[in-house]
Amino acid sequence: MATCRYAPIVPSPDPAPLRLSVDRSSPVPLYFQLAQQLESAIETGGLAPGSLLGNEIELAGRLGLSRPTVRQAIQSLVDKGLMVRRRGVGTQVVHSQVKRPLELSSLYDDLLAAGQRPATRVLRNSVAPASAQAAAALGVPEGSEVVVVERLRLAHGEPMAHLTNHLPPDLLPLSTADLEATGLYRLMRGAGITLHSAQQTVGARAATAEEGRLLAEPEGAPLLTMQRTTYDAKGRAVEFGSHIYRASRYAFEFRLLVRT
Amino acid sequence: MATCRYAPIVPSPDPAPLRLSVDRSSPVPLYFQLAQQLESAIETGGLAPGSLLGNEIELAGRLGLSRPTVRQAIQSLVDKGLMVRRRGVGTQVVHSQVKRPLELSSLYDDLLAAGQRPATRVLRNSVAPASAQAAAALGVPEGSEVVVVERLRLAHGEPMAHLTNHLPPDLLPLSTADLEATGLYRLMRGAGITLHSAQQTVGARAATAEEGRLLAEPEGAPLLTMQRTTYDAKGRAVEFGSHIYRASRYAFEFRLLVRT
DNA sequence: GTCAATAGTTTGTCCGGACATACGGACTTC
DNA sequence: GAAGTCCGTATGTCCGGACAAACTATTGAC
Repeated sequence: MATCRYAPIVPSPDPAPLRLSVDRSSPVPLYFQLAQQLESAIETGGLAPGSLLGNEIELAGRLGLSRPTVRQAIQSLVDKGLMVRRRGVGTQVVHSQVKRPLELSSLYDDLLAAGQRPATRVLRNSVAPASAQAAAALGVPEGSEVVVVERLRLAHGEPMAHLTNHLPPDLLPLSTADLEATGLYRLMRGAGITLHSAQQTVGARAATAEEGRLLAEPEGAPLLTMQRTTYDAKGRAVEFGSHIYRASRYAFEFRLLVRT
Repeated sequence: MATCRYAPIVPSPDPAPLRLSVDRSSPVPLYFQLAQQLESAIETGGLAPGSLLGNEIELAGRLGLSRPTVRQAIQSLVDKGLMVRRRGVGTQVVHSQVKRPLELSSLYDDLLAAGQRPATRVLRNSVAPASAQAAAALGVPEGSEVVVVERLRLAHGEPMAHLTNHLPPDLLPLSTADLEATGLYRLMRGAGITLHSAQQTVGARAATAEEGRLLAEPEGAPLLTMQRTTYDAKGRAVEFGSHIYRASRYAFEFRLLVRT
């Protein structure tokens, strides 16, 4: 019968021909240097998908490092989902078609990376009493003053999305000129705010007449909606956004890693 | 003037009254025991948000553990986004309203967790030639045979989503009875398949007449669409799904952590 | 009174070793 | 020929220590 087994065994034709080295005089941590080299080796194909990485002890000896340091480097790649370790077997490269896990990025940067020539039209940049929803997300009293920014995001001159953001007052100064020149997250990072995590809700609904007019879609057209609350390293909510995207032009793409 | 600083200093009124202990006779790793206790202390409020965890060396001494072990426990919580460490300052609990980061779960389990009494109607469970899209996602030749499963997911008797899944042949036997009793991911895990990561695309579009009939929505109603390719630990694609959800009944909620 | 140098605290990085545990293959046995 | 057993190998866990770097707060000088 000879039923074809599913990806039976990878003989690992390449024992370990890749050249690794670390620079002890560099301020960059050794484990990080090694992790970067391994990652680039995976990206360029120097480390074939499915191939086994030599065992940790031998690798450590070859590089003049201790095993904990080598483990720390490998662990960081495992956490990124690039490698898998199995006890008694070894560490091997995951062969995935996945590009890179999307990070917490702004629509502006996403469009820029896609070569889409983004532009922004600021419709509103003012201080107003917080709505119930915005107040709850930001953890401030309802009706207290927050910064409200409303923007229309364009790509190649065509509207892509309508973005409404609420920020705590006194977080950072936001000039309309800055907002038209770059993304909000970039401005926040530039102001010394370290973005840490975000809670997102993605849904869909039909466009109202007003929304349709803004986005050049007919009334009732399907829209992709996203609400996002962003937190900094201390857990403070630094931004709450309520956005709508033209479903005909935009979709969210992201990657999920299973926590082990 | 006394301009109110934004969250100036947290005096940490509670030095360390929480009771921690480890059981060295347990097969559960020590760092994991400690991490679990800290996590539950955070959840129950025993560790207040923003409070400082005592320094690592003192904590290690108090528990009779070494510093690397304590660090490993704390690091796992930092990776989960529950804590933040700052050199020269200490480790503190992030105060976020966030419940828990969504894992790679099936709609069935999500509904079950929400107390929604899910049900499944299997519309199709057969072997068919792979479409171009499914073949590309699964990494098999176009037109080769794959398992195709089509299901309607109900909650409280009302349709919620229409799920179409493509799986490699010979991956696992799928009986219609099993599919109606539980979720696909649960069946795969039960068959010894370790789910590792998934690539997802979420968008929206208007319902066709046929889709509207299945989901009890009018033609043209907004639908949330998701396409997901799931990979196992070795990087094999084990499932490709193309799903549509009633936007009026369902939204995706997830959390993003910034990789540092 | 304001600013700079300094001391102390805490995490970050790194080392070398030890034993436990799981996996896979080879061998033996039935 | 098929099942169970043993053993080598590689990662998992844990220890104890050392120095470096970053942050805070105090002290000192101008």
